[in-house]
Amino acid sequence: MEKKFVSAKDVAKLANVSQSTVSRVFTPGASVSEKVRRKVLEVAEELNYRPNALARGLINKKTNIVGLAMKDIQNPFYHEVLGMFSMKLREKGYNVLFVYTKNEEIQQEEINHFLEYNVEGIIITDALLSSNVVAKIHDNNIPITLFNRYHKDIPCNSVSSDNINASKEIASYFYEQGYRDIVYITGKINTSTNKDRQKGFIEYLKEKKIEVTILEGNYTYEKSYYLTKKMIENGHRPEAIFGANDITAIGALDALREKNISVPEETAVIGFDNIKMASWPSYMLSTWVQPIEKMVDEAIHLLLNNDRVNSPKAVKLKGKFIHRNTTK
Amino acid sequence: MEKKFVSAKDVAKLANVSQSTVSRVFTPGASVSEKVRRKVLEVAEELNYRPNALARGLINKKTNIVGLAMKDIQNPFYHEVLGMFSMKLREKGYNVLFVYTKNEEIQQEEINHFLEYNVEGIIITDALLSSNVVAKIHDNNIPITLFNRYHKDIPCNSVSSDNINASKEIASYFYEQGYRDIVYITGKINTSTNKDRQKGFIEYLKEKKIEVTILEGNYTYEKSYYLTKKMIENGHRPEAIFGANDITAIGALDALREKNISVPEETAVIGFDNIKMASWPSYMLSTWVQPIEKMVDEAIHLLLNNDRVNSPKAVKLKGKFIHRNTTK
DNA sequence: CTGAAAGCGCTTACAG
DNA sequence: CTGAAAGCGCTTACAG
Repeated sequence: MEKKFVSAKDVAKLANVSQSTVSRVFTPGASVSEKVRRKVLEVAEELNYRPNALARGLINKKTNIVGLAMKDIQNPFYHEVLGMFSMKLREKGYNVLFVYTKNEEIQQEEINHFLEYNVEGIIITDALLSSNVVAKIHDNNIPITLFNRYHKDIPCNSVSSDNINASKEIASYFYEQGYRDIVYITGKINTSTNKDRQKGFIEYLKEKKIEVTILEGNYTYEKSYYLTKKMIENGHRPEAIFGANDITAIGALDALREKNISVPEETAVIGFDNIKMASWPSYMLSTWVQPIEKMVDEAIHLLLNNDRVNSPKAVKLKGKFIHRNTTK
Repeated sequence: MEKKFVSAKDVAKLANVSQSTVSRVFTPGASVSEKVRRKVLEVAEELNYRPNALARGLINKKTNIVGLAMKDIQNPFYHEVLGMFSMKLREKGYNVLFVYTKNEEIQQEEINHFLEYNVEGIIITDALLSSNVVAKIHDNNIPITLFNRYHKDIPCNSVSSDNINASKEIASYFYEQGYRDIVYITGKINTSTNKDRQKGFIEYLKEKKIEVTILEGNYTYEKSYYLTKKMIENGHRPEAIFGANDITAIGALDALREKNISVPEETAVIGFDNIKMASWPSYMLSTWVQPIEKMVDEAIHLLLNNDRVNSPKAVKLKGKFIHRNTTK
């Protein structure tokens, strides 16, 4: 099936100007007389002409495309993040080339297309890249920003919450409440988010001579639910539980509920992320608010403005605790 | 900042062949001697060369890009759908240009970029287009497929569940159980999904002389939760509730739980979608399974193979009921 | 099988 | 302010 595109040449002919002039009309800042501009715009409208972004990208080496790779996960947090990126990038005139991946570490072939389309930057959310993949991308002079992840051996920009201090504050809150039997349900143990949350939490309490019980989860509801249930069945009813993210905390909450343990009276629960579900009336989960909007803004800013490849920056933003019904 | 791309010319020089030959090596089916092919591939690898997709798209009028627009909604169902589309399209060599939208009816400007990048097709999920926007897109000979929505006045392909028959089956199930006091909590009332689910459900029961109580929701948890709670506080404790989607059913479920109404003994609940949450141990929601994978396959097939603009098809696929703990 | 050349739809010096 | 021309990185008839 033959496609027929309306090109600048067609518009030029009908408007009695050169093709260059048509191009200028659609190039912000180029000088065209007001009269000619109006005429061209009129004809363009009539013909339903729109400059071909591919041709433009070819010339300008400016495609206005950003690649975004996101890991398959049940956490709605990333859904909100994706929406935010799409809206914010659009406001700035960028388009999102999207890839869903199943791997914790993004594979070269999954983002080869990003390179072929000459994206102007790559955002990786909830996943990592091996450093030689990073090197290849940087060879092409394409900046990368990791969102909500970082890794000391991977030389690219990153934006995340200040997880260590956040979890210290949570630990401190529990401590002030007088809790001494405290549980941390981990996320995926090899992720930077989990490592930092765990670290801050445990370290703070260690200083207070409190040893935290660690339950190894994986950021899913199911795992957390079963871990909590089993713990209770084994006779352990902690005074407080910190879940590595909201989904984890909610899994614990449901297990407690099923075992008729009253929250927050017998056991207090705190999550992390502040996903929409956390404020559902049946949960009203106390949690740590990640400043999504700021994080996204910062990620985009870094990606588009930071002196690309050479001096990666790791930005950490502060969130805040929000008290709902699962803490006293 | 100057970007330096490796082009076919660079490879050609180093491999001692013409640029045309390099191109042929990367064009499936073009004839190149095995010896030359190996040589070129070797040099390409060394230089980290990759054909420029923009230039290719410009020549071929084949960009391998599909535009996907999705409405901002809290329903995780669409998250799963998005992932499925991304994976399936990638398998077929297509890339996804993604746009998040807040509007029930997609605006022209939100998808202008799709046109500028010459996408080969557009998928609209959980939203609609006005028919004159459709006309403009079809003028460019770009096919559209609506996913999980359709509208008789909008001449484009669509893929959805057979919602009418699905909800008839659900109605029939309730009827067979002997329930006579039955509630339907609607989704957004102007969506085709809701209209059909409501229609099938009510019609079936009307034939049996049963009048269904309609609660007007909007596909959100919160709305459904409050509606159900209020209903109970008003003294109405139905025998069965059908929620227009899982989120809706879960909202109702939580309200029932809070009011200490036992499910399914006093009130049975059925949802629609079979999102991951429906199988969480605390819900174990009985629901209607939408055959996501088949729906996505079919949507892609229609988009890429159906005789474009002229004869739009509306495909409806059958799902199945899955019995969990919220029905007897 | 392979190379030279035209052309896809643009942008942008260069003249005028 | 405007046009003719070169060129972005490719593909693909056309010859050989």
